[in-house]
Order: sequence, then structure tokens, then C-alpha cells
Amino acid sequence: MHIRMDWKNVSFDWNRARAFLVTAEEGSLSAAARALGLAQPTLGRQVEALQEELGVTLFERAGRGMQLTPAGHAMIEHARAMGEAAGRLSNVAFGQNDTMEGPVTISASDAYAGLLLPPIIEKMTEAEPRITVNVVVSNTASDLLRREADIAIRNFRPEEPDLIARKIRDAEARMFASPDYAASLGPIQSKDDFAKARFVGLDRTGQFLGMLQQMGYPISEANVPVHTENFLVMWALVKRGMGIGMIDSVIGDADPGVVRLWEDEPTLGFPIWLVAHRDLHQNRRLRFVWDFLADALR
Amino acid sequence: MHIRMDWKNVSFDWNRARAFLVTAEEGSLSAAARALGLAQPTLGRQVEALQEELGVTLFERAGRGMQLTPAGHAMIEHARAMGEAAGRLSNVAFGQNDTMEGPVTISASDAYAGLLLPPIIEKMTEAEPRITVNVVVSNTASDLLRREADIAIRNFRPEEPDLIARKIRDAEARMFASPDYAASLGPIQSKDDFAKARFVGLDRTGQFLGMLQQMGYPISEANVPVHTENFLVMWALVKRGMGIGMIDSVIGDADPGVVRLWEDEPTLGFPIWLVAHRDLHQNRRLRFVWDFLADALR
DNA sequence: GAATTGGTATGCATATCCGTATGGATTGGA
DNA sequence: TCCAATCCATACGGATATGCATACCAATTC
Repeated sequence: MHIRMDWKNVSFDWNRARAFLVTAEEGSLSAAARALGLAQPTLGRQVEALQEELGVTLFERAGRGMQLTPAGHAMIEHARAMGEAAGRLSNVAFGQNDTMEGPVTISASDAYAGLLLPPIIEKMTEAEPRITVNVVVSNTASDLLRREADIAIRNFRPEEPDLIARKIRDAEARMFASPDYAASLGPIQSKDDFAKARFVGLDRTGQFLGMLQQMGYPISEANVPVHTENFLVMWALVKRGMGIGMIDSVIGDADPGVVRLWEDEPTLGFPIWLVAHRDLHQNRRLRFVWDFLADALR
Repeated sequence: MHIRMDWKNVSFDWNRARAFLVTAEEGSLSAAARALGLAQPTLGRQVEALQEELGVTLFERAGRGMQLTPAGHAMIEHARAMGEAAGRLSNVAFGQNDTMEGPVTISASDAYAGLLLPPIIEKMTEAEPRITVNVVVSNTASDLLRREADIAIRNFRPEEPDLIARKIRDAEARMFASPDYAASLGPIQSKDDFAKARFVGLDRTGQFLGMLQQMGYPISEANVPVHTENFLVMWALVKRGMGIGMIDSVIGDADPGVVRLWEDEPTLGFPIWLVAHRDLHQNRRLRFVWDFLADALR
């Protein structure tokens, strides 16, 4: 049956425990306030009230920020446990949430976010107007674990056990250039014809160049006069005739401002994965976006 | 150094999680409100707000009380984890609390609470006026685990590993009676003289009688015309001359209204233990009361 | 050493939350 | 079937917490 429990020891204000936790982790009341979306005096008063309520001094002012006292150190691990349980609660709640109204955050590389997703998102919001879409530009998988994003589009299979992934297709990167620049190069018959071509590089570390060299292109640093780490910048440069760029053929083919350079070129293959957190994947809204993206990206 | 954490998933109102937890455990909003010392509409609104905030239906009205939905079941364990961490936090905080101002709850049997403790508590509050003393009459050790009491006076060594105990002394129960009744019995020379004596029994189950018979007293149920489970009632009856009562000799000797019946009687020995929760024992206020009681009860 | 930066405390208007009182619904028992 | 008990929902006045603006403080920089 139901054992009569005693709730005296949990009847203190739990939000004050949250204030304590975040202040300790962030190191200052101001940072905690920013992290929680509250005002700094609010956090200060909550921590103050908790100290008053428990009769314990938790922090000492330390010039820059707040320093935990020994008593605070003895208590922070339990506040952390509360926070972790709260996070799990929130995750499960999100998974159980079966309303179509609300936000979904999609994480993708800048190329996908800027070139491929916009029309997809437009169709999706037409189909489900109550869904609000946020797009985050990122290339790491960790933002899913931290719940900075709900669904990620990645080019690798994530290893983390808490994540689930679905392979959409194998994409291939091909060479594109503006029609003008392609014409100035003349007809391409073999790799040797690239000896005098200009490329728009994708990083400063030379990986892009090395990759092409490995594929047998007779090019050196002189062939890559401009670099960027941003696909969208690269693409804009390519479209302005600054050189050749390599990008997912789906993106290049869909862009009327560029042409394929060479039909028979060796392509650079890479997979496209959809990734989500295991706990959140049941969410109805998320499932809808997941299925929509899987269908549209195929 | 400090990994930037994301607090979005813990920034919901933790007090609402508490409301969810207690409501689920207690089975109704009203019971939860009583348990937390809040009003029923408050709990109702908090649960309502949590459902709104998370987009999940947690409860269904079930005539008598609230029933968890499947979604609620999926989440309650995490709320429970929060509650357990909150309890530990509260315990540790209590242990770290180093102020002399505040309450201390002492649990004791009715005999000690009513006969032995009052003068001790009086002296104690004189020595430390800022301490507020609550006395709870109870004979179980579990009220310490539930934190319904801070210090308990017990006649057995508790087995629970979370409790710490200190043996104060071995007490002996002796026979006392009012002077009038003692005189009416005449001088006592041996156990046989008790054949026609009247006793005031301490329970209805016959344990008291059996104990005396085992000690060699030639008595039967006819010698125990009145029973009570309450020591204070027993004592009042004894002092009114209703019969013989057995009680800690320290209590009996200190009471001018009774006399020892027989110096050479075989005594019934039992230990006196002071018990407290391990986590709370560091508390300065508690230590003071603990030491004071240990000294005064010796 | 003055300016700048990042942080904490305080006063005040306001928005939010809480408790009391009350009505409505359901259960259990006479 | 009706009565009593128990519980949830709603309305409203008042207590409480929040945010903004600002004063103040320590550390770092030029």
C-alpha cells in the first residue's frame, strides 16, 4: 500500500536549489541569470533566500564572481543530482509531448542550412504551420546531447550511444563553376586540364588541396588562391567566377548560376545522416520533421 | 576550463516538478497540499502549469484523486530522483547549519517525555535560549529516517545503518507504589508476599504479566486488574494507590509521591540509547542537545 | 592611476503567485 | 436514494517575487 511519506525535507523552494546549482556552475550570479533567462537580482535573492532557509552560507563574494564555501561544496553534488534528474525529466517530457505546436531546432552545416534547407523548411511549415523551426549552423554532434538542437544533419555516423541516426543517402561532391569561368577554361577532357585552373579552397589547413592531389589532379597551392571555411562564402565566390568549387551535386545541379565542369570526373562520396537524441525521438512534432527531412533530402 | 553548459532543459520551474512528485505520491492535490503545507489550489495550478509548460498531460481526474497518465508514469521516476536528491541536499544542509537558533525535535517514549525530560529541557533552554525544542512521543526508530525527529531516546540499539547511537546507561525498572498502598501491603520479605498485590499493567497482551511470572512472582491475571499502554496513565494510577507499577528507578526515586516497595527485588534492566541520523549529527545545534541529553540522562 | 570591464547590492513599480472562500462533482455508506 | 465526506475548479484580494534602473565594488588594462 501507500507508505505515508514525510515531505518536510523536500518542501524547501526547489527553484532556489536551481539558482544555487547554476550559480555554482557558472561562477557568478550574472552568468547564472543569463543562463536561466532571469535577472541577476532575482538569482541573488534566490541564493540569499536559500542560505537563509537552510541556515548555511553557500557562497563568498570573490571579487569576480562567487566562490563556494566548504558548506557549499558539501551540498553542490546533491544540487547537481537534482539538475541531472531535472534534465532527464525534461527530456522525457519532450518525448511525451504530442502537440504539433512548438519549436523544432535543426542543426546543419552552413551549406545545407543555407542552400538545401530553406525550400524544404518552407514546404514543411506550409504543411504544419504550428511548428516553429529554428536552424542552428553547427558541425558537431554534441549539440544534440546538450539539447541545443533536436535534429542534426551530419556527414558522419555519430558514435554516441544516446543518439540515433538514419542514413539518408550517399551524396557525391562534384566540381562546379560559373558558366563564364567554365567557358574560360575551355573543354575539359582529363585531369591534366586542371593544371591551370583556379579552385576556391574550403579550409586553410591544406586538406582540400591534399584531397584533390590524392585523387590525381595535377595542382598545387598556386591553384587555390582563395580559401574559406564557410561553404556559403565559397559558393558565392564560385558563382562570381572566382574558381572551381566542390559541393554536393544535388546543391550544384539545383543552382542555375553554376554548371558542372566535367561529367566523368571522379566524385568525392560522403553519406548524409539524420541524427537525434534517443530520448526525444518519440516526440510527435520531432517525428514529423524527421520524416519530412528524410523524405525531402533523399 | 569550464565547459559551457546548456541549461535550457533545466530551466523549467522546479517547484512544479515538486508539485508533480508529491501529487503523484500522495494521490491527490489535496493530500499533496497538506503534505507540503500549501493550499490545494496552489498545487493544482502548479501541476496545471507544468503540464502546460511541458505540453504533456500528467494526470487524469479519477473521482477520488488524480491518476497518472502513461506519460506521467514515464516521468515520475525522474521527479522521484529529483526529490531524493533534494532530500539529501536538505539533510546535508541541516548538517552544515551551524547556527544555534532553530528547532530541535526530540523523540522519546511517553514516560521519558513526560517524567524525565521536562526539567532537562528547562535547563537546556536556559543555557541556550535560541534553541526551540519539540518533543515527539514515539517508540519507533523510523521517525529519525523520515526526519520527523532529530534525536531519539530509545531502549534498544537501532539496526539501521544510517543511524548512529550512543549508549547512555543501563537503567533498571523497579517496583513503586503510593505510600498508602505500600503500607496496606505490609512489609515485603519475599516474592511470595506479592501473591495478593495489585499491579498496574502496561499492555493488554499479557507481556507484562508473563515477564513478572518469569521472574518468579506468584501472580496471575487476577493481580493485574487494570492495564494501560501509556506510561503516564500507569504512573498516575500508581500514584493514586491503584497498585504497583514498574518504572525506571531514576524516575521513581525522583518522585516524592511514590516509594520503593522492596530494596532486594530482582530488577528488570534495559539500556538507554541516544539515536540520531548520521547525516544530521554534525549540526551544531543538534550536537549541543545531544551532549546535553547524554550528560543529563546519565 | 584613471578608465574599462564584469560583477554585486538596492529601490521601486509591476506582474505573478498564493491563500481563502465557495461552488460543483464524485464516491461511499445508510 | 439521499446524505456526508472528499476532492477539484474558480474567483478575488493580498502577499510575494520579479525586472529595470542604478549605485557601488573589485579587478584588469592602458
